[in-house]
Amino acid sequence: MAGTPRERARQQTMADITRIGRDHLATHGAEGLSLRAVARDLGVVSSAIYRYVASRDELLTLLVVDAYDELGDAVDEAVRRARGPRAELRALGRAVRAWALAEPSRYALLFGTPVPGYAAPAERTTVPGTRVAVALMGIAERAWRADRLRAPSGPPLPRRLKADLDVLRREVALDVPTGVLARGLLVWPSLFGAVSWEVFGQYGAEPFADPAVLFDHHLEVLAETLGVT
Amino acid sequence: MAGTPRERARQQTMADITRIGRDHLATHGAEGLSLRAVARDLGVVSSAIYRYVASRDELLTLLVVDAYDELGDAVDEAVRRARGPRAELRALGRAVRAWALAEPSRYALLFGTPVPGYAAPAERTTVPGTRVAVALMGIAERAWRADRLRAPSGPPLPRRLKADLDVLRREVALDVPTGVLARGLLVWPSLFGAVSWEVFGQYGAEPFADPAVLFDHHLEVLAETLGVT
DNA sequence: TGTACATCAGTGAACGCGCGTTCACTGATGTAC
DNA sequence: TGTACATCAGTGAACGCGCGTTCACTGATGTAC
Repeated sequence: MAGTPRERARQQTMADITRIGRDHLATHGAEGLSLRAVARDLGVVSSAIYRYVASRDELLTLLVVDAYDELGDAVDEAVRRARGPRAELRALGRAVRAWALAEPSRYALLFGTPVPGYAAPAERTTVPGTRVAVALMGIAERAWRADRLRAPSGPPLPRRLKADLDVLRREVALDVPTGVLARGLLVWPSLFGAVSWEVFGQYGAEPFADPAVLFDHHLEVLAETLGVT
Repeated sequence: MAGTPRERARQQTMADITRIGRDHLATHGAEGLSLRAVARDLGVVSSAIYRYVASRDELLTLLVVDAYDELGDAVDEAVRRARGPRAELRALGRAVRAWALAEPSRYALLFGTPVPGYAAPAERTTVPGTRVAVALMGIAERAWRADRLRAPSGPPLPRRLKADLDVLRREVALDVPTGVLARGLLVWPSLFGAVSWEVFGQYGAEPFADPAVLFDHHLEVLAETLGVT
């Protein structure tokens, strides 16, 4: 927080706007997010908000990046504390689930229905938006290097798919067999599918005494799918 | 379409409302769905719509049930045409993906972010809403009876989870080992996770020359997870 | 250290918009005798 | 077959609401000399 008093005040107001936007997201969802309401909570007349954000879409982008970063931080920290590939995967999965359950509306903003009429600008969201995938493939890569990753069995990769994946593997400089990358690209949405099922209530009303136990079991199965030991 | 002319006219109008609602869903998303707009397209004054639906929420319910049923029909038909458990699973997955890509907004209504402030009435949506899960477990059950389902290997079920699943297995009168039910409860959201990833653009911008090939590969891996041969 | 000017935050009014829902009503269609 | 009545579809006006965004403005804070 360096700079002149005016700069500091501005940064503070920006932080307030983000915080208030988060709260509105939590209570009214992405569609219900309105600049006027945020201005109201900020204690300022509705037009004043335009000193800070150019439009409603820009506020959305701010909140998207903010949410991706918070999730990414939580995941990275959890993985960092774990020892061994399987424990790392477990930590990653649990961190995603915990964050999603704690912040269902922000989770929905990132992984639910795209907001109609809003397209997140790729240059601002791609990097934070892929942090979990990067962390996941990082686990696989470290496991592979430590010889704790089984080579994938089962169906071989179709040639066209292998070509695509080889390109991707090179782009992200990933040191795992292509088949492992393919598995990772399934485990990634599968993990979020399981989390979404719980957060969005797709399992039905109160089906499990302790949903965390089911989720942990699913994580173990996903660990097998990925091949980490 | 029996009944008096008046009754037939009413049914026709209800069908028109559903169709128009579908179109609005497709173009504006669930949040953008408005009774006034539907009335406009129906060629009728805004208040007249209340002769047919009691509220905006009821229209949403109508569209939710309509969408679940169309998806359920597509899936059932696809599975019916397939021969053998693995082919059935492949058909189910492809049918879900095809419907989702053809009807992204209706897919989002069912499997994306819950609409804020709207709760689908369980008594009208539970049965159509579980048709895909029922179809999936039906595949597993037939495979099990035909001795074409491997018993799940890997991590054993925690006792508390097994108890929950045994209850569920009895409730739906399902003739498979509990471990298979657990696998099914992972494959189910995993399948939709993969579909959502594609429909909602989570893989990023144009990463694969042919996403169908990746999806098919994922289906084969999910077949392994479930254990069908 | 003081002054003139530029920058910036915030005000208040206004624009045009669409929404869900209610209400008293008109006129056409159906039904009972 | 005709008539009186009930049912129903649709009208048009109105309610109160919130929204995004623009614009000319006031007054405070910062900066250059």
